[in-house]
Amino acid sequence: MGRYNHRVSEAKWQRIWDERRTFEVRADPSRPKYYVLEMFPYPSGRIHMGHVRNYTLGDVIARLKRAQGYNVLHPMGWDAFGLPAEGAAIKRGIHPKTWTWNNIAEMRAQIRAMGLSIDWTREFATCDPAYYRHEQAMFLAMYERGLVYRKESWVNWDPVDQTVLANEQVIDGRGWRSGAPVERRKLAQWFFKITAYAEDLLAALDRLERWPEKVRLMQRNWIGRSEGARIAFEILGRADRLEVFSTRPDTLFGASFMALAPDHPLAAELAAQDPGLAAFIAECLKGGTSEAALETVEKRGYDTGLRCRNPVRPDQLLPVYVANFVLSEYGTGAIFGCPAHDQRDLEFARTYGLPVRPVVLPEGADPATFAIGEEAYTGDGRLFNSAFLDGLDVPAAKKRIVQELERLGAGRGEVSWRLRDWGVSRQRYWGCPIPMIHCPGCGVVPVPVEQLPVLLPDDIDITGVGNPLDRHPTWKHTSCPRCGGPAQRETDTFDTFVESSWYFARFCDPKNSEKPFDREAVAYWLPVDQYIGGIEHAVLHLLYSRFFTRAMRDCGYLDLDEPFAGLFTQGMITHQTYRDEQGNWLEPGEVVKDESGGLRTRDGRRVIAGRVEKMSKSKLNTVDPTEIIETYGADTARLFMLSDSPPDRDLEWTDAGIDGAWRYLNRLWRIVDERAAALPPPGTPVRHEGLEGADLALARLVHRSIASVTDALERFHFNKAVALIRELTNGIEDYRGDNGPLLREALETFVRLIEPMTPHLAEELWERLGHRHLLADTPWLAPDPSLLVEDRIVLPVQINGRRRSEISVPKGADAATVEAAALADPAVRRILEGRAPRRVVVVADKIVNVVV
RNA sequence: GCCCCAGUGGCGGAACCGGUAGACGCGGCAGACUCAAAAUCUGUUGCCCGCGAGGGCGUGGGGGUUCGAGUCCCUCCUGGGGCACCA
Repeated sequence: MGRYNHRVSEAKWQRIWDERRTFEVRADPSRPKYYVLEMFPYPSGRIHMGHVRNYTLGDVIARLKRAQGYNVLHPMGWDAFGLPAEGAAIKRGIHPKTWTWNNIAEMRAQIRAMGLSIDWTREFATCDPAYYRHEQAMFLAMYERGLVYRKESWVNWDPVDQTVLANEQVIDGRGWRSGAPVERRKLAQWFFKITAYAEDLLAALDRLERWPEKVRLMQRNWIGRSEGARIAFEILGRADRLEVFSTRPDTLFGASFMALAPDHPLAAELAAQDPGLAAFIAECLKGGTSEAALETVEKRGYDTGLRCRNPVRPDQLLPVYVANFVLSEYGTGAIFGCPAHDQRDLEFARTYGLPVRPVVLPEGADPATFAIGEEAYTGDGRLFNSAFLDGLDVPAAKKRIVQELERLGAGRGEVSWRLRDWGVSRQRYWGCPIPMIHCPGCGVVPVPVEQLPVLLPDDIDITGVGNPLDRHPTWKHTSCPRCGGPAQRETDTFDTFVESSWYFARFCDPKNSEKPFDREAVAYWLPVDQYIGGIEHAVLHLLYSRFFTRAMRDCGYLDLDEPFAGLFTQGMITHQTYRDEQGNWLEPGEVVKDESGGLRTRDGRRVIAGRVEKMSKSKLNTVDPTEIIETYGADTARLFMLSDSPPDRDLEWTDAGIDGAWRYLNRLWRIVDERAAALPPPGTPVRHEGLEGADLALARLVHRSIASVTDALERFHFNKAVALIRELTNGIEDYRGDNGPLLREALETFVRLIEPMTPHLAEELWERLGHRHLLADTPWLAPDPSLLVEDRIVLPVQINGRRRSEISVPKGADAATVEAAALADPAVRRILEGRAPRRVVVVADKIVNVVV
């Protein structure tokens, strides 16, 4: 008798798994593979509970699949470039490289303490030139193939720090460091042509059956395919025409104005002559640029004085406005406004007194009286007030108007996408250098492949002002590979989403110095069978990876379309927040309950319990996983992560919860400890034939548990799997029989079933049950089918849909037998009081419903 | 503004295809052990009425489909997520 010592046991089994290289894998085409991947971490220096949840979920799947006989690849690495390293350099003067590698060392130790079944020999960090050199080579290959180009695009510019800001560095329109009002600037930047794959990225979503519908929908919306027409309007007094895109060309007869985005080229041209317009445009550019900001802002416009001619109503002249709600990067950056059938256009028209002419008549409405009030009509109907379109329904009218526009040479059908090309230039130091050279004579010249990698310089001065690589005294000066003359390196680095767009492939062949990865290794391991991470990556990271995989395919690196066959998105970890009366956040550790049940700080101040929110440092409601693992052990933390809450929902961290998990582990230990000595030796045959009473009940429970726990694990119902194992252990504790082999089978079953969740304790118990080989090397269990079938079942009996009684009948009994048994049931007879049922519904092996 | 998701006991949640609502756990209550406490164990626990047998109500609100609705449909309310340089 003794207590389970997690400190000793966890260190012991981690050492043994290491020494025996239990989780190291090699490609083996003779065996089925399974690739489990959690989204790799950014090395911030400390793991947080979100990581613990993420890796626990992945490890359960990895260990289950391994036990089921798969050759499991389960790697770990570091998404090591990024802004925080530069932040640390600015704030504390630490070199980003030193900071990053130190953080990696610390986080590796913290992650290792979780006891994950990871092949650590495959570890790499993306800031290592051994990694990013291949990225540079792939970028050049994609450039060759025309998948990379350069164009001007808008950035947030901090005029004091002379630097580009990320959206998160812009706080209330001001730079996070300088506090200066942020300006919008155009800068030449590098782009990946993700739009070249828009159609395929959209269509292929339908085939990603093991992705959450929610994520697929978000990607569909992001890609945003819409069918419509491009229409060219004659501008009075000018030679050029104004092109617009519309998804509702059928409403062209209802047009009453034109509107340009504030940064439309025509707007800029007119503003040069019109100070009022210039001021209006400047005002518009101050506001946010997100769709949400644009669509909630009050609709305002500026009449440019220009007039356009409606191509299908040549007598109608439309005023041309510059308007704050028109998106410059969608469609052509200009629209025609039809107030009757678009809410934004309607609000605009009401503000500026423009006509509202309905052209779509809802079913049943009277054309003589139909009018638009506060709400635009966007539904179906028949066209009217529209000459040759009159009487057509909306889809037919769309087709017809496009034909007419084509005939007039004024437009054509067009598919427009919300998806824009991926801008990857970042004006920062701690990223992968973009391998390009700017030559005054030859223009942009790629760095020759044999000169790769373009290394980041170590001697760097990071002040937060300007672009560090650009300010470096010598680094950017080089010679042109084409003409040999003096030239300059590109001083921008890649968006860190580039590194994370192919790391899953690198894990298949992480040491390759010749090329990013070997084709065969990737052909064996990819796609990732189960990818696990946060919903926050639902669009960008996952879409970029899908694009990159296609681009790598087209550049001949691999033969694959989709990188992630299965995706699971986990919920957040939340925790109670506390504030004092002044509104300052308090750490939970400071808060105590006083006699009256109220909350006080340790020094007696009143405390207000806030909402349960996502763990975050700013709200002081984080819990440090390393401390939890120290106190309770990794298995307890893992079990808590899996219990109670379904993994795709938010999980509230509570002291009671972690305590409950800890107590359960100790109970498991006692269950085995109290019974181990009396058991027959390992391998003693167990007989399932002729069992009765408590023995039969236990055997049935054991085998039902094997089936149900396996099913729950495979379907990511980990909270249910834990509950089912608890039922099994409850049954084992209640067992009073003396069938030693059966009891051994029961104990071994629960130990085997719980191993993916609490591997250290499971190994310890397995050893205690007399086994010499590792549980981690022991196959998964299959239930004995003879113990899964019941010969009699209990059927609920309903009267008028309410359960009133239950009857026991043979499994598969026919309707007549069940009906007779139900009507003979004393409780049923009593309630019927001699009345004859009007109808009896029998659903075989499910239910009886007596209708009176 | 647009798109999407969720809402079940005091709490976390379970209920797979429309078929016994509340598995499993936390908490509570009562008891055992103990000088006492902790730990552990046993019983009990959706709400209301009733001594009891038993009955009524109950899955955010309202309506509908069905022999039967937490589950399907309509509508409303509340909370959450996404809408292009954090990772």
